[in-house]
Amino acid sequence: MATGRTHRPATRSRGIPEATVARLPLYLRALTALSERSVPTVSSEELATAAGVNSAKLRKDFSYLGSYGTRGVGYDVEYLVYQISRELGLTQDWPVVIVGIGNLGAALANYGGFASRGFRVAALIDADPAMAGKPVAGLPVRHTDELESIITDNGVSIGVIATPAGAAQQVCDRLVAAGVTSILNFAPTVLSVPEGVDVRKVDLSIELQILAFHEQRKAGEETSPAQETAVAATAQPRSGAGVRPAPGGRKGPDGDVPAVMPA
Amino acid sequence: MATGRTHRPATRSRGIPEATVARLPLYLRALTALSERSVPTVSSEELATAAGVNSAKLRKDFSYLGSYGTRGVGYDVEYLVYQISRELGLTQDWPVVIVGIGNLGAALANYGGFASRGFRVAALIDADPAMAGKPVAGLPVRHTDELESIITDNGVSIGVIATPAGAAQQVCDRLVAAGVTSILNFAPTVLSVPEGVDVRKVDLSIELQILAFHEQRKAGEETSPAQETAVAATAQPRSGAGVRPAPGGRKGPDGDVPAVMPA
DNA sequence: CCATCTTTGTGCACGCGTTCACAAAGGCAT
DNA sequence: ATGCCTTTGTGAACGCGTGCACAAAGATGG
Repeated sequence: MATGRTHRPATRSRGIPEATVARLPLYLRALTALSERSVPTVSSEELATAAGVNSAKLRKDFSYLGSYGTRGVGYDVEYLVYQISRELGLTQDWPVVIVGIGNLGAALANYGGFASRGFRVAALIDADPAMAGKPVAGLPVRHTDELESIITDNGVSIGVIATPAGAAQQVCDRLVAAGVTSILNFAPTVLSVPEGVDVRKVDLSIELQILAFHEQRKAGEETSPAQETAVAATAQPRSGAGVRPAPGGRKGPDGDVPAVMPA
Repeated sequence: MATGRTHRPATRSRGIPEATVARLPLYLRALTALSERSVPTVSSEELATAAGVNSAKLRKDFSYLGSYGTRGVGYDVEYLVYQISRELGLTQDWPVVIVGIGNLGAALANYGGFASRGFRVAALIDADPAMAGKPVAGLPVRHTDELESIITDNGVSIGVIATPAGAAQQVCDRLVAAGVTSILNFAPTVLSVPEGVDVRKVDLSIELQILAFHEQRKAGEETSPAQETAVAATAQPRSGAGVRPAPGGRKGPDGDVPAVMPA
């Protein structure tokens, strides 16, 4: 999923490759866990395993940030945590607004991973007047009318859209007009935004459909497209392809195309 | 490529690139919308715009499925809907289980995009005995003890994990042992699975961090290096609040409301 | 039946991302 | 110091995905 869009070739002169940026949070999480266990240093091999990636890839990723490792020893956990946090911009506080407080919006509002990672829910916004004032996750829901003032008053630059598909573009337009320049879209719609605004999209339906594709392939390799619900417990994966040396007989997810993408 | 081990360059005539597979649901959605408006045919240019991609890319994607278009005219909407649905395996019914009925799990259970796209929630499972029997989205929550029997009885091959990070691997192991071969993971953890099991992961925290990275770069392009203090280890707030999403806020007709978020 | 116009299908080139493999660098024991 | 061992950092090769540009295919009108 390259930046294949109305955007610059993503080759920012000072730029870290998009693929690397997408993995930094993964490393950060693994490092944070090590930090809490007071582990002083970690090798690329260990950290790579913890993050579920290849060690060579990890080293190359870190090489874009600078030379923070010590040969023969590994990486200093605390130092690396700081460097990555700084690189991702997590050393500052990012106020975000969540628009659309339905089941999903409420779930997002209750998500604990916000505060611990530099994000703060500035406000919850919903179009339903009946929701106004109602407390969700400790915050009173504000009505859509206040959207613009909330954005400007709090200096919000990141917005999360969790509305039905039909309302997404309209909400998006208002967010952008009010000054938001980064949007995380949960609505199953293609959003149009002006130049300079980043959009990432998360779509459950698409994820499931991709899984279904692979599942179908696994389940019925020779079977006709008839209905088949019974799943053999011992699915025999075709052995045609060369077997990759899997550590411990298990494989961590070594690659993945997120359902999110720049727009 | 949530499918790590699927290295099979161009062996099969069935070898559809992962990147293409990931876009098929996008095309399908756009086509479905056209179908509902009774549009008979559509050109690659129009469809590409609707799906938010490049027309050349779209044509190339379709070329992997076969030649379903008519030169000088375009593609037959209905026929293409069927072909893509079949390719994705959506012409059959996929029972799925959702494990971990917290805020997120409940949101997923209420997600309307399931049924309309070939998926059916076979059961909601939670480890909390207090939740057992409680209706969520019209289904009674089942206790974890029943996990194995539910999987086998319903022939479930796709599982959704919406538990806290700490429980994810254990749940994953049990799902796999019971016969599940595709997992959609919302917990912020790297899951280890045996060969042949597909895992896709959705992580809100990571998405936001990626946005923050770009946001920081946009903001700090002309601004002087802002003030910042090194934040050592971040305290991880354990989710304790028992606030749950209002069950009354049911979504409309069949509008999709995607959902996503790590525990 | 032929000319013209539209749109598909794809060969080709380019660039990003991944992986290999190894020299350089640093620690540590002797 | 010196030599050995470990691990980083990276040059280079390779493969995948993207986008261009155009010839082929089919519709349409005269």
